[in-house]
Amino acid sequence: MPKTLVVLTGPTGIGKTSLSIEIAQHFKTEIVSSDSRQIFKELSTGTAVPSKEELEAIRHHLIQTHSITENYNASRYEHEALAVIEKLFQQHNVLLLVGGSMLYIDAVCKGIDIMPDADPEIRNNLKKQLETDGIESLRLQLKQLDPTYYDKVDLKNPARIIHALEICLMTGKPYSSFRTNPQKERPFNIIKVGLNTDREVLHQRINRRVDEMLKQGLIEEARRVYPQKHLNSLNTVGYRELFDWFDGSVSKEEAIELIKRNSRRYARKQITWFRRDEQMKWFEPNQKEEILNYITEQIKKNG
RNA sequence: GGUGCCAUAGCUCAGUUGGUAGAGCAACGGACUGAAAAUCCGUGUGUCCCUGGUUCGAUUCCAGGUGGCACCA
Repeated sequence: MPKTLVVLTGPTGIGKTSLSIEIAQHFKTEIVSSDSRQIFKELSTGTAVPSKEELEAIRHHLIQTHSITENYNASRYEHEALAVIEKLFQQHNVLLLVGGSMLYIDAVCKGIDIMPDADPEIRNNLKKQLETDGIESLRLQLKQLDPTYYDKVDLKNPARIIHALEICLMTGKPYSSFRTNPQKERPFNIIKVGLNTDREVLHQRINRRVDEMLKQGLIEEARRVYPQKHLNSLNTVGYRELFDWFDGSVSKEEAIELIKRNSRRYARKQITWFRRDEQMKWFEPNQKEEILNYITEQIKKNG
């Protein structure tokens, strides 16, 4: 029997979690999370991790398994997720991958290139260089060390340039030499299901969910991790806006509005990313039966 | 009921000495392989309230209407 990974994704707030429980129950299987923030154990309310009941109903993996102090990234996720998936496929023919982290999903489905993890010191030095000498000095350095990537990269995007440079500096080889885009073969079939709905409805859901998070204690949660606000893992919608309020640079009301706005923008960015995925089959979040039929049909076809 | 002020983008408002208009915010589109809830790029989306009048030409001037606000009764 061929193994099937069902990817359930869509913008933040669309209702992936509750639907995923029902789908998992239908196939009597388990859920692997592909959420770059739910993976942190210090965060729960602001990342909308599944409820206690949901976690008891269906076994979840890669949720709240790491600390915000770890340098987590898409490559680590790829390896950990594949290990979990391989293990679970020993007991199940169908598995659910649920989440909205675009790059993490791609890492599992397509794989990403092998290259070293960034050295924090080198990255910090490059950040300082950006601050003191400006982006032009980074560009010049990249042009020397990796002219191929220089021609391709968005030269206005410091994060991209810094990453390329840190790989060049660490390995002595051009960053582009690592970018072979392998499209790794996976030993399982993949079915992609995307959830989306009318934009205005989605915005209402997002706004309401933010209010709900505040009632559930988001502010207290943010206060607890506030001392570590510089961590990349806390450069996260819902937390950084509250940190700004704690710092006194915005009012509480402004911070809440900004959380809503940034959540809406994040949702738009997710939709943009997923739209170009031709394997994605789109549904409204209330089309449970249609989705179950689609998945069953695809499994039959592949079998 | 009377008088005055206002009506322009989703919102708050500029503006056009008459030649069909632009800021902020919001919104929308896109890029993306070890920071990805990150990082970066791009885009005005408009019956200028309605109906007439004057004019070569009205969002702009005039009249009436409608709606809102303020004050007076």
